[in-house]
Amino acid sequence: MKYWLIKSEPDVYSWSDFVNEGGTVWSGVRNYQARNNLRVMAKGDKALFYHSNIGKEIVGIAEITREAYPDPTSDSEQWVCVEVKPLAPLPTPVTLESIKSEPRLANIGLLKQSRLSVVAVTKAEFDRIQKMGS
DNA sequence: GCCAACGTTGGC
DNA sequence: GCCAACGTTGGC
Repeated sequence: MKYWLIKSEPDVYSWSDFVNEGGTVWSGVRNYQARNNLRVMAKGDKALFYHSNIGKEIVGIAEITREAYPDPTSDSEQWVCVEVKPLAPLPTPVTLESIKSEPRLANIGLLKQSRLSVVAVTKAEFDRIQKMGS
């Protein structure tokens, strides 16, 4: 199983929107690196759900429910989307600040490639954040 | 609102 | 193929 972190601006699409809908199509990604990440996602992979700009914290855990297929919001064949559903909220959201101050998370993709909206995390990083958020 | 980081575009 | 200009993201 692989682990990911996906970003959303909560004033556009928040964790509570996600929970209310029971899942969503993760479309609109127009960055090659993020696209490549979407392509290698497998059903059952888990993803940390991060609120960018507002909140700047990881608020929950999502699961990939459908693997990459052509993004219906794009005319081009090159872009893909996946489908995800909410798995569980983090009882205590893990803030960017607390991630930065945790030495074991110093190499997390969120910090290393801060502009990438779909980024891989290691199992250790995933477990660490889940623990910090419990 | 500003700006750093970084990706993309287009002229040469 | 290089690089300057420009656009976007996201933290502050």
